[in-house]
Amino acid sequence: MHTLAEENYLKAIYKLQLQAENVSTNQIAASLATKASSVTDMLRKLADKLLINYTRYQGVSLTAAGEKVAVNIIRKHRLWEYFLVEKLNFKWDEVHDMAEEMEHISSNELIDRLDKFMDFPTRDPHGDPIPDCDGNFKQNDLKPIAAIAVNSGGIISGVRDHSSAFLQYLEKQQLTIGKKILVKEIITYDNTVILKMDNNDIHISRDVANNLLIAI
Amino acid sequence: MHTLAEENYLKAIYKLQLQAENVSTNQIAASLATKASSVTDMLRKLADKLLINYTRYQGVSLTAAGEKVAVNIIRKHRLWEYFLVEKLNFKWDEVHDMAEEMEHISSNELIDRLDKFMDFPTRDPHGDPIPDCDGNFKQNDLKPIAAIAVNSGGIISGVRDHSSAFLQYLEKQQLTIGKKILVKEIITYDNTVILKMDNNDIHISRDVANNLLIAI
DNA sequence: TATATTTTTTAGACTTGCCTAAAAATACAA
DNA sequence: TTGTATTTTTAGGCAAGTCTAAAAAATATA
Ligand SMILES: [Mn+2]
Ligand SMILES: [Mn+2]
Ligand SMILES: [Mn+2]
Ligand SMILES: [Mn+2]
Repeated sequence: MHTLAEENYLKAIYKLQLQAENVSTNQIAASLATKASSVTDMLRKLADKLLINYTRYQGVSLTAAGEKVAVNIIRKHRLWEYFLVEKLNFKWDEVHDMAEEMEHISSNELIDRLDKFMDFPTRDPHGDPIPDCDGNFKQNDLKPIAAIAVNSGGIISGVRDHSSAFLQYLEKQQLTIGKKILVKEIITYDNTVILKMDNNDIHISRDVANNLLIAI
Repeated sequence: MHTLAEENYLKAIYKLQLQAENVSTNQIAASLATKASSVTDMLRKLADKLLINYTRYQGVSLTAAGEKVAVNIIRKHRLWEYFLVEKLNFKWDEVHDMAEEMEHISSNELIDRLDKFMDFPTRDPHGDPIPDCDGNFKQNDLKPIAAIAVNSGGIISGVRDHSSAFLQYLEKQQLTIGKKILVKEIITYDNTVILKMDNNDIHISRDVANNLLIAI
């Protein structure tokens, strides 16, 4: 149906659009670790196929058709990640690269059966919502720990950084999905956040507080 | 590691080598539905990478390295087929094309865990043996029904033709893996074979008898 | 507003994998 | 063994996707 490169571009544009309606050539280049000139080439192709709205120098946005493709790729990515963790016992920091390949397996029948086999999970191992077979899902309504007030708290429900290094760090601190935390204090000197979890105090840096999301 | 095209060529050469040591350019072209000139191009690349033994006009054979790659692809193909049938409830005639894509998922850790998850199956849905994680397996020692004598028989254990059409036909006649059959009579006029199975008589054509394999 | 900087696009080139057409090598047959 | 048919390779070209370098457009700054 679509090439691997096209699918990767559409997914990248989709994710960038969550931050701002209009996406720039350089943003796409950065997110795909490619060059702006390569992006321009691909944008012309995607526009020809009516998958994006594109006018020279004006940035791009997905059309309804393009968004549908992107959401389907994301559905596949997250379902495969769930499979790898729940059925094959991989850790949450090990699955992203494999899912990056598996999301391009074309059969929708296959992914729908996989969905059923796993009993229709709604969140992937990183807390991200899994679109259903019609592409419906609600975006996470989460806040970074850095954005909430002292003495408030919630349930750890997602991450903003999906890197292995970050996920492994969280694992070691036991700051995993589902844990209940409270912001006890914020050190004004360097913005270190002191959390209370299971009656222990945990110190996390500003960076970590920015990338760890809680449900409100 | 290797490109998708390279992997497909190596697998094709491997399968052709089961028939004869040396494989010709035209055989490869036919089996991949491509042109002889394209094959020649790829043979040079594979020879450069020491995956095949190749001298111009002399045909090719896999090196030990090439065979290892090919067997690994086949292992992945058959394990994914098993997964699709046993876990996702696809029928044996539906899984080949999906497995054709999935066999290129690169992670060996993934396939080894999948193998364990399914409790190390030894045969795929079509009766073909599944290589273990070291690439060891014994080739099927099966005979086409057309090659056995009247009043002998055995257990249906494999197919030579993997096409959807053939598999669906077998399904309809209930000529599936594991069934016990006896060759009752061979009509000399057109080589129709009359089988006895579950106390019923089943008439199959010469073509079918050639493509349906039994354990001896 | 004019100039400098940044962003984006164009121009031209490379690799992979494929094609057609023609040439070369091999195999077959009289 | 010599001519013909078949097989295989070479030559040249194309599409996808990438790159570098240079030009053009947009944006920021003085
Ligand atoms: Mn991921
Ligand atoms: Mn994820
Ligand atoms: Mn198959
Ligand atoms: Mn099979």
